[in-house]
Amino acid sequence: MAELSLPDLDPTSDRAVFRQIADHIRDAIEQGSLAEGEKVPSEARLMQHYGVARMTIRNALQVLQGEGLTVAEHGRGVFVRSHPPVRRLALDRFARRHREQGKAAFIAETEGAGGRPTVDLIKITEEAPPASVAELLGLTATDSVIRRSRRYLINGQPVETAVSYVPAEIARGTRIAEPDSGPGGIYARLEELGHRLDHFVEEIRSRMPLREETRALKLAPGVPVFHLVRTAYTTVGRAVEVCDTVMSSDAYVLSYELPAR
Amino acid sequence: MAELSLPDLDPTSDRAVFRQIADHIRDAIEQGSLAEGEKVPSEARLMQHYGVARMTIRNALQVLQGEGLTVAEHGRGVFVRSHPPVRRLALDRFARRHREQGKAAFIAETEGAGGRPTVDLIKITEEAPPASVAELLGLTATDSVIRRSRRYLINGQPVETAVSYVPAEIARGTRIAEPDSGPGGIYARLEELGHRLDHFVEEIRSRMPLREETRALKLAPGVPVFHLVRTAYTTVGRAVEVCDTVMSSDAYVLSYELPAR
DNA sequence: CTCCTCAACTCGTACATACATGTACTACGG
DNA sequence: CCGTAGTACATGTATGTACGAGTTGAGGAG
Repeated sequence: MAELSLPDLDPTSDRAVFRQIADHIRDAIEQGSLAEGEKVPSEARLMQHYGVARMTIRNALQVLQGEGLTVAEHGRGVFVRSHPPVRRLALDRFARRHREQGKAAFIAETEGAGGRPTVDLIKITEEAPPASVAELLGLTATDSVIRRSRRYLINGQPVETAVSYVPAEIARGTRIAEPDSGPGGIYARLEELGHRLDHFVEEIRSRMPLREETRALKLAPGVPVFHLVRTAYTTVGRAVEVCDTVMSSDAYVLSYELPAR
Repeated sequence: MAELSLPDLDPTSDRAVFRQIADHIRDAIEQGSLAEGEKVPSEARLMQHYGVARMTIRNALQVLQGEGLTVAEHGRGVFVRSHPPVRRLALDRFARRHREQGKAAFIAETEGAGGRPTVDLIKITEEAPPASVAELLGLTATDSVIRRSRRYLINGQPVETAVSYVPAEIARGTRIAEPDSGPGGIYARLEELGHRLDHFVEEIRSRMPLREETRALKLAPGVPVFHLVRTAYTTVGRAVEVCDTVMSSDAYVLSYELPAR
């Protein structure tokens, strides 16, 4: 393998040395001279090449890691981050026809794309809803909800955590309050209970992950998350479920349709 | 002002010292003992409190900055990041009734929320479309497009950059190819030209900003961006515009509606 | 041939030091 | 009264050193 060639420092530049070095490596990545998954020259080699201290090199590498361009692996080296295949979430992903085939949205989609879907860490409790959820569901502080939290994985890799809230008045004693909510998922159960779903409203935020989220989703440093809150409304305009999900942003592309009228 | 009280280090812990320190400060922020905009104790004070070297303190602060929790200001100190008021992008934001009032989507929305909208850095060129855009518009490599790029600001703060592509065949010689596209924006012009808009499809990604984006949007470190690609379709199913926009993710919440059918 | 040990190389953590550069306030001179 | 120089303090950049800890592969023992 040919050795990666990097430019020399520009001593006339005002730009800090570690930034210049970061620029060089970034350019190499963007131009493809450093391909995905490839190893960035070691700190020792970069020190030698540029004739600077190790901290300067580490600062440069830190910049790139913060930009999500590289990941460091202890004892192995620094590598150009490779991006997993993205999942495209289409706007018909909660269409009734999918539920009627007995598949929950996630399972149907993942199998359709040839992946092996699993769900773990399922936890069900009955408790008072957080304020924001209570408001969306039109509940008061004294009402309680069934809270279903779980984690979704594709081929063993965690990609999404989700927490659903359904008014306890609706879900208590039904399969919604059990770990296996049955074919078609909880939306199918809600419809069986007479809550005919009309539409969902999704609110999307993007931010850096909290520490627990980094752990639960095994996120690389420098990867933001989508934070998506979906509320399910019935044909009579009642909110019957709020689903709060956090997704690794480099595993997803979200797709929506807007009316022009 | 009462001095912020931070715990001592746990010498029995396996956790690296700088991580423990980062944890302490993060906890203080999350519990509100350090409010938004408040100053984090200086590096010198933290060194004294914990009895560690400056590099250890700086590593801790770097962790928090990477999480988007703090910002450092040269010569002033490190501050808990304050979040700007968010703009909620609703699903009717491109409704025809807005255009008919002679306002482009951005202007109408911002004024509605009491902000002072401006647009700058308008640049218009005619060129060959990028491959992804050509595909969305159903063009070949030999076709050309009118490219309108601009930046949107609210109260002087940049919040979004956008690049629109319209087939040159449609836009050449019209007001779409001029800096001021007229009342109602380019969507109003497209409809006047007989391209009746039916719906838009938006694809949403989230990622860390590129260097130019950090500059153009004056982004704080640790803030990801939304990358949104919107394609406008007419009632006859033709794609007549692709708009590629990058938004500071902490200035926006996106909202969409999904059918349940 | 297989397994294990060990050396070499990698990044991680932490120390100490020095000077540069930006900010804010004070004190002095006009 | 105003402006400016100075000073204290803040973070930014860079050097050098030391040791810890994970990974890898070569080479020797069995």
